[in-house]
Amino acid sequence: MLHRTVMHIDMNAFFASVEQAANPELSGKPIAVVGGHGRTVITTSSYEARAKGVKTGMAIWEGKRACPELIIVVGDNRKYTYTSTKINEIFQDYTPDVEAFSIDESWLDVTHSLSIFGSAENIAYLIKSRIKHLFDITCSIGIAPNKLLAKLASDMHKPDGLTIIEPDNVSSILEQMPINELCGIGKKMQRHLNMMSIYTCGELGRCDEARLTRKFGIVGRRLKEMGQGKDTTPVVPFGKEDDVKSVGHSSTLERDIDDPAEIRRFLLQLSEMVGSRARRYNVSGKTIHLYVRYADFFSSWGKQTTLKQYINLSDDIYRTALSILNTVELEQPVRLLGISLSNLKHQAEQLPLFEEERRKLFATQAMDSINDRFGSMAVTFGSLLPGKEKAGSHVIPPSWRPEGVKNIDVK
DNA sequence: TCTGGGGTCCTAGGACCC
DNA sequence: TCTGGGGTCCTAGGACCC
Repeated sequence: MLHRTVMHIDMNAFFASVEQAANPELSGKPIAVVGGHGRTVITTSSYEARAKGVKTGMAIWEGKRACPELIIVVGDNRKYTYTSTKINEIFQDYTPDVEAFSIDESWLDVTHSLSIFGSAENIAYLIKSRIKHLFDITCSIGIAPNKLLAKLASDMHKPDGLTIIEPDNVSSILEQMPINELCGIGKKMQRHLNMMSIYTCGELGRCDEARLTRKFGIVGRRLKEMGQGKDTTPVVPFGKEDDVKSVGHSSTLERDIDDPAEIRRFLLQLSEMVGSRARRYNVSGKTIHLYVRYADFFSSWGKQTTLKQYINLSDDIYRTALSILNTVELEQPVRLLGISLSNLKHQAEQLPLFEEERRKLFATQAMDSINDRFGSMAVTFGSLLPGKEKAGSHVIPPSWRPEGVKNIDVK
């Protein structure tokens, strides 16, 4: 069989680029996009800011220390989701096989489009120019025989790069490539491999498989393949992905709290966010996981419980999370609380038998639809109103997918 | 006056059933 | 009564990605 041609497209400094395109006063300047107020970190910074040493994950004050003229911009989800959706629509003009890896990265399998558009390189230039023209954003594109290598390639030239890895060049490119450049090899794995005197992909690819499986188990074999640039995972197009497996929300409080009533109020708020999203996805779950991080940042715990029945009503989630919390003696004030719902199943849409249950469901649906239109916490339970804390996450998580991408999705 | 949030996958050990 | 093994479900925790 002929080899595949896979493209990986990575929007450069996506959130920051969108903000700069939307506001000319920001263009050419060092800016950092942050997720709301309070205790937050830099989500993305412009290339001007990166040149001064500003990095993703820095606290605002750290960013300002590195670059005093840094402009802080509070992120606006809707701008990014809108732009990302439009960009993914552009990709669809060149192949139906488009997989969104995150809000700013997609893979395209263009194997069957080459005869129509001439070459992958040509498709890349067309895509680049359309995105630049419509949104004033640049992207880096990698073209290779598989997803692993395409992603590696898109990382090789930034910003606005185009890198092609031909099948014949794979081994020469990988020979000196540090292993941590591969998607899937993080800090810990790198350290383990380094201790085995493996530093480059070339070395990893030549390593004795048994030696790798002894150390890493089932992952060992995959590691060797990665070192050789082998990857057979398909580009999974929109609508064909696996169902979502968990729905969760967590949030760092604006200040550490130890008042039980405040903690409960926050828990209710999180339950409402998890529940409303689960209901929009039309899933319910029977495992509830509660996560607590203490004031010292380093100590934390998580506890989960599995129920006999599936739930997705905020109130049920809240009660379950609270019962978990009640089994624990808190050791410190709380910095972060999180709830997630897993063990999910699709919920058949059916009306409850009893009037009271039906009313509860209708009220819930009405609230969901308002939240959908006006933002996640526009309407909520009365007991939340006196609270000062806000649990709303202001920045779209990277796991976000364009509209209609997941099997389970809104509408 | 530090250090976000949303996911997936994998492993290990224990309970329980056949 | 004693023995082993497989399978499934559960909890807890870690690594990785954006």
